Amino acid sequence: MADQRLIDDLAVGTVEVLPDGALSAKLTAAEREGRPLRVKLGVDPTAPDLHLGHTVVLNKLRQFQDAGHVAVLIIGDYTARIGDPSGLSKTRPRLDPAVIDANARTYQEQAFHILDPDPARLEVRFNGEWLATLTMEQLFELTATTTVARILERDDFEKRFNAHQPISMLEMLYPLAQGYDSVAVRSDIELGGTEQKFNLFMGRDLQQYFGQQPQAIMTVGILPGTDGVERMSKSLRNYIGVTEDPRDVYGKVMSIPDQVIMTYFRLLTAHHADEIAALDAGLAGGALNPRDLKARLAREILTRLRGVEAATAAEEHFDKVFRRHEAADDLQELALVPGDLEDGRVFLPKVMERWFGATRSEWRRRIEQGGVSLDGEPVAELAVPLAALAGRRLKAGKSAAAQGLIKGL
RNA sequence: GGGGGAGUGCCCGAGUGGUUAAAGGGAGCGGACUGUAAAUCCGUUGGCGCAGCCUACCUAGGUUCAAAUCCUAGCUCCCCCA
Repeated sequence: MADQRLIDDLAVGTVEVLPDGALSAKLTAAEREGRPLRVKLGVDPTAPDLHLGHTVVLNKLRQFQDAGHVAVLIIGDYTARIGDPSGLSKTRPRLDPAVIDANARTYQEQAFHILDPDPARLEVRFNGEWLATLTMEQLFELTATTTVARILERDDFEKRFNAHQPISMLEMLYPLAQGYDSVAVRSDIELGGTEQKFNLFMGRDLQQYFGQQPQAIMTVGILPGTDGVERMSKSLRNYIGVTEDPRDVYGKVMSIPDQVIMTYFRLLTAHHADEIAALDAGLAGGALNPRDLKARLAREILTRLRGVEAATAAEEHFDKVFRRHEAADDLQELALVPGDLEDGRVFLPKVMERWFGATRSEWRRRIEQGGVSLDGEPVAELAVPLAALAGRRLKAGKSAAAQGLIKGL
């Protein structure tokens, strides 16, 4: 019999585990047969930069690895050429093969921050391996297993259909292609976001058609972005990137609204189900300070992503700069060059553009709005005497990124 | 194959010849507040050493004293019928 505690832990952060009791049955079967489960995750190499939202499902996969099972990571180099229509209101642009290839590599590098790369626990496959060689005849067979009505049941297709928006034939093949992946790798369980549910079920159908035991499916929750409302996404600019500077990761986690703290714990950390429940109760009952809990969250996320040292350093930096409002101890040096000096003054917008990017107009605005300070005193004029700059700490806005120690000539 | 509609700033979206760097909303940025936030309030959001100048409403031409608004061609997208 499968360990109930493990089942509970694996269920944390999931939205659905289907069919009922399937997870337990799969674990029990694996134990009986003395083999690890093959847990599939398919990813399309469309987003070269991973953010925490992408890592939710990777964390879940890692949990299976830690429990002794095999993660089968499928890089959808071929399906990316179709463009997954899931959750989108319009057709996704198809990608160039060269771009897909580059993205796939970047994806793997970043995914290994979270997955255990041990070959005994991880199998990486490209689905072009079996999709590229399908014959027309095989494609006919595949398409004959389902119906147009069935495909149109999909929520996003249905919406688009009803709204008279286009749905290409190609897109309709997507669920079949992804489902066939499950057949090709003989998966026991497939993970995915909730928007993947339809595709995941298609895997079950096809496996049954090809005489295999159908996979169990697990959908994980959607991670809200730093705004706490919308799902994390790059285009909404509410994301926390996996490869971002640890200080920024820490700061961004600290900036999430309190009400999503526990969601982050469930989706991004690897606590036992009972521990999560205890934290939740502590927070709700007021026994735990939200700020401190958030700090713990940030630390744990960073530790997993970058290791303990990076996490500790980021936390120290944050406390120093934002809690105690002190200068960071390794301020970047901001160098002035002879040409910056005119009549003994330095025109700040110009040099700040050089130091931090953005445009001179942007810096002009920020200075005029009191958003730029020298040793904590707001700068009142655009052209500042050299004597008032050299050796001072310049800081722009609340971000720690735009600050530094000005070095004189 | 036939008919119709649309392309405006980061996004959505108003604007049908002049007072439009372009209403309104979203989002961002700066400030106040704070727990680091959120919420709220105020300000701000094309570029430029800026009380001024330059570039801008898909692209290229044209009409006009004056064009996001009119004309021509092109590009892209969408809908309907078959």
